[in-house]
Amino acid sequence: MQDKYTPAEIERAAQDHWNKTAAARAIEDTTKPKYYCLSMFPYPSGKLHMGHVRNYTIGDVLSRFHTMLGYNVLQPMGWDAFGMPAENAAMQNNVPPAKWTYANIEYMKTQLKSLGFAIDWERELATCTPQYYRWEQWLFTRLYEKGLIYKKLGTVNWDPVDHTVLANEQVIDGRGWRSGALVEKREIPMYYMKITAYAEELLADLDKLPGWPEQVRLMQKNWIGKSTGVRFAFPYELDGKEDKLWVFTTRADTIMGVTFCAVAAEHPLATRAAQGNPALAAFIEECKQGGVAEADIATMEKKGMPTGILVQHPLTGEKVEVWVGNYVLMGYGEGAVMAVPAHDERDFAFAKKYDLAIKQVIGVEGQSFSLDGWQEWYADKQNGKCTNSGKYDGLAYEAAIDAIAADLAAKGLGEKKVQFRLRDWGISRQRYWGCPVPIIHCPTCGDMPVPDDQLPVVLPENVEITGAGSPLAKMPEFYECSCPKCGGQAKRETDTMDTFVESSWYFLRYTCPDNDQAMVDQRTAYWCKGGIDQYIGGIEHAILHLLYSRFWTKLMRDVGLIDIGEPFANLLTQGMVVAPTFYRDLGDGKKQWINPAEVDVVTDERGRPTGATLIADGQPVIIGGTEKMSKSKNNGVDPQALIDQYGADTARLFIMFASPPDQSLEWSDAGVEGAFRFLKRLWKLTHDHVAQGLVPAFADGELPAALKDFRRQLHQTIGKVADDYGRRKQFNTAIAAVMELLNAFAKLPDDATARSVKQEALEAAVLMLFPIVPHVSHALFGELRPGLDAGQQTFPKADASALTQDEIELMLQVNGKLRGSLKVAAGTDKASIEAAALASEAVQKFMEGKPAKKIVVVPGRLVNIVV
RNA sequence: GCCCGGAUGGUGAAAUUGGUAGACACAAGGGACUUAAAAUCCCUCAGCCCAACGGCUAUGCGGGUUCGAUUCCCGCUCCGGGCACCA
Repeated sequence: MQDKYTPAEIERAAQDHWNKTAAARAIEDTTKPKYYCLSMFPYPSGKLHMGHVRNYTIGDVLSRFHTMLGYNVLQPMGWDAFGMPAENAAMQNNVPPAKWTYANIEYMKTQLKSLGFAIDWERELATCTPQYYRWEQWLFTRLYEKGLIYKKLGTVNWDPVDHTVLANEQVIDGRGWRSGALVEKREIPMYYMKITAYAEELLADLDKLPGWPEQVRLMQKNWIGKSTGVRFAFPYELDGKEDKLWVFTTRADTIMGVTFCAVAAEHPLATRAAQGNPALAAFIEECKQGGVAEADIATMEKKGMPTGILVQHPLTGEKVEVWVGNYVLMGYGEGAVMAVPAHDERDFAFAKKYDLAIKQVIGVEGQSFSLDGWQEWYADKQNGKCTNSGKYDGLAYEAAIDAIAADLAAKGLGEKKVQFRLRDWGISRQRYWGCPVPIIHCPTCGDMPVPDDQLPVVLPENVEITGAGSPLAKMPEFYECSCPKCGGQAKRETDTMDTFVESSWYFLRYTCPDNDQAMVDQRTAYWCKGGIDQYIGGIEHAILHLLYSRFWTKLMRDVGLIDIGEPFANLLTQGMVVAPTFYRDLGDGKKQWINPAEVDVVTDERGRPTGATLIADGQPVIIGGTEKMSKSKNNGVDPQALIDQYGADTARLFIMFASPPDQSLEWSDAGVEGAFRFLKRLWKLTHDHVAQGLVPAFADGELPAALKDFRRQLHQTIGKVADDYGRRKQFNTAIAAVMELLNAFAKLPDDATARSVKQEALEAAVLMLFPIVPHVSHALFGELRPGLDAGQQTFPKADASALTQDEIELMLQVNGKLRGSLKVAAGTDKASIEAAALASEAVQKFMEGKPAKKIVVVPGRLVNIVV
């Protein structure tokens, strides 16, 4: 055995061995329990970043651990290959998106391979290949025929200078990121998936996911946002015609306090009122400025203008004025809201600003109402009662809503209604690098889904990207076609699909990537039975990706393709790897983001950053926030330098040791040295043992006290590591436990009995570490047990007989403060413990002669004496 | 703005069900080995007070429940994630 730890050499040898033996190949086998371990596939942005290393190391640890437990493990990998960055790169570097994407895939694949993950590469897929997206198009046509995909107007960010639709990310402070022009909202026809038809099931099934973090289930629940309220109407007469203004409220108990209504700028009443009212028309135009992102709309200044249109209060008949409000969204609910300034914060601010009436209709006894502030008294559903509300006075929340809803229903002006916050999923994108929407527009027959025998609609790959609209719309050879029904001249849809569509079902396709006859097959049923056993990915996907995947799984079930309703049985949401951001202002709100690796940070004596300079030119750069590593903020750290210098095992060990997986990790490479040192130490301990000759591992017999204690620690460690890997999924403490074990190991003597225990300990330690640092473990196990393959071993089992303990140490407290400790024989009864505790010197001293009022004995832990 | 998290030594963190706060590491300081350096090994290492024994304080801030709170409850502050076209 060589005496030096040489990671490059041993990692190459181990990977060669695994390749030769096809160790990671997953074959369906009904004689073993299956374990499908899935990590979120990467977007091929160019290089791996630390978040990838973290994600895939967690997946690999769980995969290898379950292999050692006897499971038939599938760990696949693929590429979320469609998306915007490829188009941006195309514009910047004049390279076609396909070429850029495939080159990135090739490079990142070599990086992944160098990390030694037990991935079955035979199942690799990329979503930008027709072999993949043809099935997505095929399912699209089925769903379209079922009415689960439909067309309606949707609002997008429009850049009036570049004449293109912008993603929310491309709108910065209300301006287009390239042109700098003020962005406008524009309504265009788009295809929508009817996710709201599944709202009830998506909500209810959250309770069937005990393997998901509570946090994620709660976020999804709130996102779906089921609420019961009242949909009702304000009747009005305009241009000689009677009509109704519909609104929805969860606060029907405050309906008597309505002093005005507000409608969206795009609402028909607003449009009508703007005729002959240039000021209002101008305001409506102003409302169209800015992006569509909810965060922007919710934080912007609330503005409004009266329409002059009066509607009738449905219960009192009083006239209520309709305003246009920039905070009311057309795409949400009815596009109109009632306003009760006395009991709603936003309505109150609006009423104060425009000097509108405020009418208190909820009161709490003993508290007075003031026009200086709004009162959330409804939250007090016990004591908040209707007041100034005529016949409803004195009614509490629920009774008031029931009475009011009944009266509205009697007048035919409203009813109770369940409403969801969840909106249908708009999947049309006016972009090139995506899966073409398989629709043909025929002037005679209308929108026709592309027939099966014409699928896939292949995305042409040699295009020029200009940034102004989709290249597909300028390619007659793409869009010119004939109607599948009447054969007449027709036009192919040039929009592509949201890339979330591809990522909503890729995990099913891993089971049968080679099937060119069907989307899924019986292998899908094998691997996905009961759901994917473990899914691992960033917490930032807690809502959108995970909700869409759940939705698609239900769609595919209802089309009869699969028989599961939930895709992921267990979910581990890893915390983000975050890093500081640095930038320079280029003016016009544009920023040049600079990678942390190119920056020198100056800190004060307390370690706080005071400034930063670009290494290349020595000039200052601005320190931004600490954010998730991303392409757009250029704050990703390339793990390659780490791998090159220390090897894959050190990189894997370090990132798993740095913090528990669900916690966010602020990147710093301080501490890498320590991980490397540990592996060197493990190597040396093994080398020194092997150099003295191998011995059979200790099996049973009597041991001196020191060795008995060590052996107890060994088997406690085995139990803890297995629990940390399997149940807790907390790898940093598993590593710490093995480190402690080896610290104790290093102090053991070298006699024959000790050496047999050392053999046992080293074999176990190396196997316990195998899931995290497989290369070095492979090499070391081969030395400890010549001819055996570490990857074929079962995980060590704790020996119960080694765990018994004769003496237990109890902590002694007086009034909850630690005052000493007490050693007692295992199994000592409570009374004896109490007596021994009271007799102890430390306790006597702090009782100061006062009698014990109470004695609390926590078995195996402590004694607390209250005086 | 709304929804979800987080905050513990100089640093990353541990404390699994309310029971020894700071395991395991990093950095730092001291020592051994060495001509020297690197590597390695050993020691110290939350703060304050004390010659020492020991004591007091301390888990973002302010309250509460409890014999006992990093852990549970209420109210804040700051930081991060998501907000439907970044993925």
